[in-house]
Parts: sequence; structure tokens; C-alpha cells
Amino acid sequence: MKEIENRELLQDYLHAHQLASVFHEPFLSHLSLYQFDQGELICAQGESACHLYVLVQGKVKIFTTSPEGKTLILSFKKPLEVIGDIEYVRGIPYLNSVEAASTVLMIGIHYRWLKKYGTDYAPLLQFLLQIITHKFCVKSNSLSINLLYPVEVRFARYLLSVSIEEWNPANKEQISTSNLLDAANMIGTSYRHLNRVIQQFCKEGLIERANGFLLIKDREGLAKLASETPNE
Amino acid sequence: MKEIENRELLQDYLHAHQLASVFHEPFLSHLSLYQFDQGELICAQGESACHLYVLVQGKVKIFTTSPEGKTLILSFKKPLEVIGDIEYVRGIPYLNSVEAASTVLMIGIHYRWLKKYGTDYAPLLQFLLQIITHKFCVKSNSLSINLLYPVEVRFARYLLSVSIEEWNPANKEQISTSNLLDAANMIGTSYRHLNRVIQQFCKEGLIERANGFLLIKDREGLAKLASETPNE
DNA sequence: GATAGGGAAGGACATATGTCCTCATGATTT
DNA sequence: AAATCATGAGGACATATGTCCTTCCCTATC
Repeated sequence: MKEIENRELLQDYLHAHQLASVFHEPFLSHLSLYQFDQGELICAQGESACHLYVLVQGKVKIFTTSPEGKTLILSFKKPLEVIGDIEYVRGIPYLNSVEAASTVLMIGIHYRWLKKYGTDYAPLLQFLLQIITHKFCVKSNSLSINLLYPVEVRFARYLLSVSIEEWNPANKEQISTSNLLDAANMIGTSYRHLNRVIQQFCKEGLIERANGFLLIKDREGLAKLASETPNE
Repeated sequence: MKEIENRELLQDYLHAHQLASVFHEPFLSHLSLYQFDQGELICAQGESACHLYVLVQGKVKIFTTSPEGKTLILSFKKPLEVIGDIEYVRGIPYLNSVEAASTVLMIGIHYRWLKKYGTDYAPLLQFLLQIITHKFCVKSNSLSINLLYPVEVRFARYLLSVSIEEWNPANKEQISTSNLLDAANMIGTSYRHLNRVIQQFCKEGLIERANGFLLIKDREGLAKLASETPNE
């Protein structure tokens, strides 16, 4: 992590994400812009939390580790996203670990200033409510789906969501298989089983496997598999 | 549902749960006290939401129904609990269905008044933040556990939590089996499989089955099974 | 070019879980 | 009391998923 001392850039991000009203004047001098390199740990589950981070650039991976050491990836997040919001409200250690999945820029502020200038400041509270309820909805949905549907359906959903994210003219519909372990951890299954499902999808002509990539052949078919399940 | 026209009782509940500062003067005349009978539906998933309810007495069952008609019980809640909070913040239809699991008393208020008098009222916003972050933590925990642990562990946790709730001098450690289907839906498994696990627990001397009840024989053992998993 | 090492894919087997159906038991009706 | 019914428990089998290990291919190193 390193701090980027560039007030102007920080301001740009604040405005780009309509955060100017959320972080009003008293906060401004206590905001910092931080950069994290890919793979760097931003915060670790169980550590005491003292900074609220706003993800303004890049992608982060959120995961939890069980006492036995199993890793469960909860999500990948892109801007606008907030880290440490729930921990701030409840005054608890970090619930999950967060790692930079690309080079990442975050705006950070120490809880002490949030408390001092934000406890009664409605725009900040409303912002937190919006962010947190959104997180809740996503998680709630995710819980239901994971309990109600088999890996097959969950993976179809995963493929669709990832392929849209990674979509760009160059590598359209390609998904690197180097992240398959991530994918498995994300839908709560084993790497082995995920491979089985991939095999099955290939047989059914839904996807194709080619030197390190998954290629989506039949987006419709995948969508149908995942269909019953509303997004978000 | 019927309205209980008893301002005094309503005030009592407000104070009992330290809600006096949350629902300040402008709200008061718009608060109502409602009673729901056991089994009555309080709100239905997908319906448009317009009332915030505060559960002050009794127990409710929160569940979701998948498009195929599968039911997943998300939780049983006791006071103090709020229904419709997330829906209020996000302006969305009810995420889940809520049913009275006993005779239930709720304080209700129409969103219109919350908006009118509460959008900038910090104590209300802070209250919502506390309630919603708590919900989030519970759900987050529940998601991790369900993805990381087998039914056996989940059921052990369920037994412990329910037995504490239902605990009273008369029927200590007894759990009615009439709710086994509920229990199964709660931990996201089938009734059949739950029975298998019960059988196994019996063999291991953890619990005992007796005319319509489950009897916890070895609370320690159950706790050990569920141990790695932090509560809440 | 040969070899070792690493990672990805898949085989074999065990376990967990779901579905459907049968059976027993006790309550209810006739 | 006999017949019927509802309900809970459990058997049989199929499917989903996990674990461990092997195989194969690519690459780095000598």
C-alpha cells in the first residue's frame, strides 16, 4: 500500500462517484488516496478495523477463511464499493479478508473522523444505508441460491456474471481457467467437482474448453439453466 | 391482523425496547400497534412494501420461496426485530415472507411518515444501521456456514440454538419433532436427510428420540460438532 | 535434447444428499 | 371393533459432491 498524494485526483474520484455530499467539508482533510498492488492484502479477517475504504478504481476479492483453513470467496467487487462500513457501524473486527485483484485505488478515512463528524450527518448515514442494504440484498440472494440450487446452476450464474464483467472486444466470452480454483471457492465447491461440471457443460455444448480458457458457446442455454434465479 | 388501540401499551413497548428516541415526536401519532395470530401472514415476498414493522412481542418465521415452489426458512426472529427496513431503504418489494410463529405484536408505521420525518433524522438512521448491519452479520455467517459445512454441523447448531430458545423448566432440552420439516427447510436440506442425521446423532448418543420430541443428551458433544463455527 | 518440476485435468472411490416409496402407528370415522 | 386416514420414520436407489491420487502436458533448467 502506498499513499497517493494527489488531492486533485482524490477530488476527481469523489465527484465521479457522487460522493461530494457524503464526505462533506470536515472530512476532506482526513481523506487519503491509497494504492494497492495486485495480490496485496487490504484487510484481514479478524483484525481490528479502523479505516473505512471506498473502492474507486480496480477490483477486489472478498473472502473468508474458516477455522480449518478452508477459503470461501464471497465476491469480487468493483467501484463503487465500501470496505469496513459494517465494521464501523458495529465496532467489530473485519468480518472478511479483502485482497486487491488488480491494481486498486481506494479512498480511506479513519473511523475516528467518521465518528467525530459523521455520527449525526444524515448524508453519510444515508449513504451507508444504501451501501449496506445493497450488500445485504446481494448476500441474501446468494444464500438462498446456494442453499436451493446445485453447483451446476451456481456455476452457470457465475459464468454469466464473470463473462459480462470480463467482456471486452478483444477476448469476448473467454474466461481464463487460471481462476477456476477461485471460481470453485466462490460457489462453495471443490475444484474437482467444478471440473466435472465443466466437462458436463462441454458435452452439452454450453461452453468449450480451449488452452487455458473457457469459451461460452451457448449463452442462452446457460441463462436458461440459471434462469429461475433472479439477479441481485 | 387487528389493530390494538392502546396508546399506553404502545408507549410501554417503545420504552421497553429503548425506541423512544428513534421514533421521535412527529412519528408518534402515526405509529400503530398490530396483533397477528399464529400462522397469519404478515407480509408476502414480492408484494410492494409500505409499512415498517417493529416486532415487540412473539416470534416470527422468515422464509423465502423459490420460483419452483421450494421453501427455505431463513430464520425465526424474536424482539427486537424490524421487518421492512431494507425494503424501505431501497424502495423495493418484500424480499421474503414473514409469518407469525406465535401471537405477535408489532408496531407499524407507514413509509410515508418515515420519509417525511425520518430521512434526515439521525437517530432513526442510526437505528436502521444497527438493525441492518446486525442482520447482515447473521446472514453472512449463515452463508459461510452453509457453504462450508455439511448438514450434520448445521443441524447441531440448529439444535443448540433452538433448545436454548425453547428452554424452560418444564420441557428442558426437549424439541418438538413436529417442526422437523421447518428445521430441514431452515438448514436447506430435505426432511429425509434430516432424519438420517437424527438417526446418526441418536446412535452417537448426542440426542434421543421420544414420542414426538428430541431430547438433547449431550450438549457438549453437539457444541463440539458445531464448535468451529462462531455464533452470530 | 533430457530431465525434473509444476499445474491442470481427470479417474476411482467414498460420502453426502435427494427422491420416491413403503411401513408402522395412532387418531378418526363408520 | 373394523375401516380409513394422516403422519412420521425409514428403506432403496439415484445423484451430487468431496478426497485422494494419477496422468499428461508445458516449461524451466542443465
